[in-house]
Amino acid sequence: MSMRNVLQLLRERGFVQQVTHEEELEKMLQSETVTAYVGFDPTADSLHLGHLLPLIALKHLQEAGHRPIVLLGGGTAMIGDPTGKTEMRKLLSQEQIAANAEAIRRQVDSLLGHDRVLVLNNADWLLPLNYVTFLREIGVHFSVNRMLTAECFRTRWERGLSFIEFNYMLLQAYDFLTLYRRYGCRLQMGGDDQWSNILAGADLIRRVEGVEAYGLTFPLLVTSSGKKMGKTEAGAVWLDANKTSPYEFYQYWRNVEDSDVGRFLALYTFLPMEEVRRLAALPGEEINEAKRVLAYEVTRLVHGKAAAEAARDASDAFFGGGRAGDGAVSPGAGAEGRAVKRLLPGVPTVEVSREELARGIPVLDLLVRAGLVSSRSEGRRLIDQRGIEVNGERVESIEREIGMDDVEAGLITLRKGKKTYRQVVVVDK
RNA sequence: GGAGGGGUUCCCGAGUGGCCAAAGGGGGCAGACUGUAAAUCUGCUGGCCGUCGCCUUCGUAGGUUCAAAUCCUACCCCCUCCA
Repeated sequence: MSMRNVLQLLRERGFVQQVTHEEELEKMLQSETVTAYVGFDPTADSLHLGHLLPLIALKHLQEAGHRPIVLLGGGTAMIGDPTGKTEMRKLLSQEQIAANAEAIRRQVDSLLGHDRVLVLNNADWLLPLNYVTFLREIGVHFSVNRMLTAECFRTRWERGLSFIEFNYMLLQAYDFLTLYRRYGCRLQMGGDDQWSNILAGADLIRRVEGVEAYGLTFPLLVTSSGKKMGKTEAGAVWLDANKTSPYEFYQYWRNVEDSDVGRFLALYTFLPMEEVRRLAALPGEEINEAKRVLAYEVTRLVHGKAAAEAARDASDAFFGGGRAGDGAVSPGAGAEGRAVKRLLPGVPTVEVSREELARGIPVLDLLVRAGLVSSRSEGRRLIDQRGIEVNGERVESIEREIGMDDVEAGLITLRKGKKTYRQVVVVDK
């Protein structure tokens, strides 16, 4: 791999929000193997979309010949990062954190592989720290006055900031220092909200080691309509297939707003920029082709080729694919009301026994069992509002019973609104 | 530690004895229009129920009352000012 200009590449693809010492960093990236890190606090047992961007940035660095470090914050998660939060998060137990870190480590492994990658856990050096020693060695270098002016504590002025959280910045700075000392790491990247924390680390390295360290932040992504990237009504979009199925994951990307497609293709796929620009420029309805590529590519990155293809097939089967020939979109190709007569992998499924069906199951019961509605009342409302379909036919009455007559090729397709599907599989037992 | 203000349904926020499952807004869901987009318009938005209706909810626990989110008591938590 050549040391081509990665910083340039990252800039072109939209990764760069702020950088320290731009020219120097650029020079360094072109002349030597740079060790760079991003950190994730294991506050959940899976990464979500918000973590994907830093990982992809690391992958670009890796491909350019540099050495990525993913730092799992097993130690910092014990404290809780106050940045951007309105109030203090409840503290997790050490066991919980360790288990989360393990799960996340596996995800990182599958994304970055093992080529020159280091996955570390700051619990290793943070937990054994001695308070007084730490204060004397690290604490002396921090000015409270200056910390108070840091943007990252601003949001907490109103509701108050506890002392434990106030220390988070020191620990993160200490991480950077430790990674420099042990691995020669001189670049830390992170979301733009991490800017002050990153600077604190770079400053610390300069003071203590007399060496310049660098920081780079990514833009905090919001969709064109201002929603936080990777959040849906239902919560975060997870990378864990058990928490967000590959099909749902694919759908998330397939449904981005027109105006976001280009930006996301550049950030979340590895397609060459000419291709990104071409796709993003597709006029009108044809933009759907670009969304299809986006969804497929990101799903493949996270869940692998097979899962991505399955998700795409399922999506095409439900919605008609939306294209004809080489990229052109056939008008009216949507499969509104179409019943899909084969089991689509990745689509959430429920099993129902043959006997039960023979007896007949009230729609409401089936909807609840399929997890399509969270309560029977919700089901009633939806049916009243003509939002439920069984095998492509609108359910007109809440009295409707589902029986063997509704089974086609061993399954029943339930649909809520336009986009939410469940498949019911008939089983003998 | 002292003084004052406050905790309402997913969020913000009205409500100060019955007309309150609780105004309004946001968000969300559904429908129409579309391109599985955006914008717009309409409806819905605690649970159970075919209807009547029933049950649970207004920081927590008790109490007063025919009747409480609304009154009383204690407790917990938050904010502001003072120390």
